[in-house]
Amino acid sequence: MNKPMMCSTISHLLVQICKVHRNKGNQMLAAYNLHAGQEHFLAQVLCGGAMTMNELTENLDVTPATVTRMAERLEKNGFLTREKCCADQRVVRVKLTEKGTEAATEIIDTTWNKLEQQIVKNMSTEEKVLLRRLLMQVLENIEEEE
Amino acid sequence: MNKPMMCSTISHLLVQICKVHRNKGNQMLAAYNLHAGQEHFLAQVLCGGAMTMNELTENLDVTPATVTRMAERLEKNGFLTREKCCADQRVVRVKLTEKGTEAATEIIDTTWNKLEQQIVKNMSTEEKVLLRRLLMQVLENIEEEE
DNA sequence: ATATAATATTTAGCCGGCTAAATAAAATCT
DNA sequence: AGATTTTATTTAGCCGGCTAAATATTATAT
Repeated sequence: MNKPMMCSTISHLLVQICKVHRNKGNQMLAAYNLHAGQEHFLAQVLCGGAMTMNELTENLDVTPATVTRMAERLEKNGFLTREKCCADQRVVRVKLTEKGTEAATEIIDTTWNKLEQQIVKNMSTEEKVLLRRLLMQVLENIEEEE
Repeated sequence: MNKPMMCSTISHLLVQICKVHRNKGNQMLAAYNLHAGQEHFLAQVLCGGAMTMNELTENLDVTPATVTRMAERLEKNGFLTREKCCADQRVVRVKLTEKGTEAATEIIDTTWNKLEQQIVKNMSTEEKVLLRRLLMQVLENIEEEE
């Protein structure tokens, strides 16, 4: 029986990192009653103002279905409101509430940066640059067709 | 209004990569009627023989609850069987069926390696080594307490 | 003007992942 | 031996992510 050492593959490392990263995010965001991923949603609306669902699916690189349900939950918890556009009755616009604006702003300034710094802790500037470059390359590689 | 460029953070890159990586995995595994993550489960049992739930949660770095449900589904689809241990009636042992063994073996040899190669496509040996080292460092950094 | 196609969202359902609480069986303490 | 604690799994419920199909509304073609 062959014992492939898949624990040492880059695939495995990436999956592992992503999982821990998400869990860390969840821990940090629990204080705001938010889950990892939702902070991204809020940040996007904070930057873009009243955005449409469509714009959100593009900017978040996520399925329309996912955006709909996230918006649903964030609205239910008072972070934002949804309303149909007058001009085109198909499109729905999302706006942050005060609570949403506060949360998003605070999270970007604290939680977000804290996590980002923890990731590259004790790396030299060169290493950081290199890491980013390599990761961007990885992203390109797996985004290609076939 | 400040516009934090969070799209260029390493956090964001990691999340993005992970998502695309998982989708790619799903596409590739669809042929076996499996989903990303399940192939890891099968591979683990293939290597370890009849494993207990507990061993699986440790080796897969996943919650007991997750293991239970994955095993449930994999059993339902005929990839493995579950049975209680004689000696200790608490522990449940998982075994691959023929179908499971075949699928796992094939996936490791093909899908798995293909994806792994695609990730580091057009990288020099040095870059690959460096990437792995940096990723391991990232993992260590975020795994630490506080 | 009416039928058809394109666009924007939603709905339903499946997955992996997590937490918290419930079970059940073995080990330990008194 | 009987009560208590520890260990192994399961159950219930919540999240983000996806696909496929359903709606509804606007744009286009005939």
